[in-house]
Amino acid sequence: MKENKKIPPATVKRLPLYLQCLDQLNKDAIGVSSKTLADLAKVNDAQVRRDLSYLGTLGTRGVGYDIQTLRNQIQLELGLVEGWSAVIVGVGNLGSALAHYGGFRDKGFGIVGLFDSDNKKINNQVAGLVVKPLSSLEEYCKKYNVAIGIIATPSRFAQDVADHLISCGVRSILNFAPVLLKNSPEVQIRSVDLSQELQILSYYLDRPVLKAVE
Amino acid sequence: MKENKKIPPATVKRLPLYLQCLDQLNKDAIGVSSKTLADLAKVNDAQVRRDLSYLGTLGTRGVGYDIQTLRNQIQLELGLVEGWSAVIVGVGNLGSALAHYGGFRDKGFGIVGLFDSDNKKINNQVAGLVVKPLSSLEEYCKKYNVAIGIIATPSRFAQDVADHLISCGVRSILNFAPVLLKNSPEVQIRSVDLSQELQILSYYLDRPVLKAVE
DNA sequence: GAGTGTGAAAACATTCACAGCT
DNA sequence: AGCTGTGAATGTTTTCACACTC
Repeated sequence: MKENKKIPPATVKRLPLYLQCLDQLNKDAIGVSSKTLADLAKVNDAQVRRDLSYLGTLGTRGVGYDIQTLRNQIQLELGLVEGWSAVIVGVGNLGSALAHYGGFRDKGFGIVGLFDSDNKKINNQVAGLVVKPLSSLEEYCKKYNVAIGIIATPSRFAQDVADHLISCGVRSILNFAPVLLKNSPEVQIRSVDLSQELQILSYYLDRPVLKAVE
Repeated sequence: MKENKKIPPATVKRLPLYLQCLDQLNKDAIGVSSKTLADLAKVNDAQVRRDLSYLGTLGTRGVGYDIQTLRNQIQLELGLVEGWSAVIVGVGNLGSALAHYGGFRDKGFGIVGLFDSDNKKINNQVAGLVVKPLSSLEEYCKKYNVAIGIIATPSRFAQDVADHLISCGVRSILNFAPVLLKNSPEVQIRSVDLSQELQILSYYLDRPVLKAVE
């Protein structure tokens, strides 16, 4: 029943993008062609077809793809229907931004807890949640079976927080602190460094028209 | 004098990472080997040597790389020594987080203005800057020769803001709104979608040890 | 006719393995 | 002996181009 072939990393990275393209489509459209999707996502149309073919035979020759089917299959494949729980550690500006960010809930992630080490922030309400001390992290992780930890603390705390999350059984971490976390193979760590993005932009800045890295 | 060979996109994406690794090195270390850097960056050591070889012949056989030389060359290549000016549009939680984020200044970017359309925010002081109305965007862009616009507004405003920035002569945009911006070839747009990162993590979540995409 | 799915080709990226320098 | 720089091998990703289906 379930497709068991491994999806290439390059394709996995584009699936969320396709999902976003689908959202941006006319609300009452039913079908979409690889060309239309490709233009929105700014990739080649053969790319779109190849990527989607990893999810099974979803299209209809001569017609295109059914939008709803496509959305469902991508969500299924990415594991967005499992309803993963996540916690955010660090409730500064960035943590608050993430807590308010509707995109997480829309995509099936439930933020079930906000944590901070600063006593002044504890018990504050942010985005409908009460900020808790780190000492209650373990209890939350067990209670809600938290799968994902989001780190939005200052750099110097990030490694300790990561270790703490891992010790609470969290096996997946999204790190926004600009620091390299030590990682063991059984824990997935993705880091987003906001200034690295700017540095990459910078390389393409002075030069004439150059294809950007995605 | 200047190396004119084009650097592969995959390498450009790793250069900021190497820069970060260098920062994380022992302060009084002078030299570093490709193996040490590779371990920090979690890549293959041949990868490091190949990447660095695009910047010229920087190492010494049998010895390694001089840290200071390496740092200088990477910064030069990425264009981090040009002192680009940037503005942030949208001073909500995310915009404030970005404004406070020291990493930009450290890496050579100067945030010269914060803009918002919300009258309640205008004239607020954030990270040492006064929030200005969008009507003064053009004046700032001319005055400071702004090269980069950072968009941290809600999605529905992002396209208008992008158009506005472009009309002010900004040719490079870093977009944090989860929306696909129309782009003309003469403008570089990089989008960071915080929820897309989480979705990619999600794919690797249920499965056993799998190599993550970088 | 329109648009998918996919072999085959081309382009790109990574890794091996080793000659060559210090 | 130690470590770089790089040809050659391998692996991955993208793109072409067309048989095939609706």
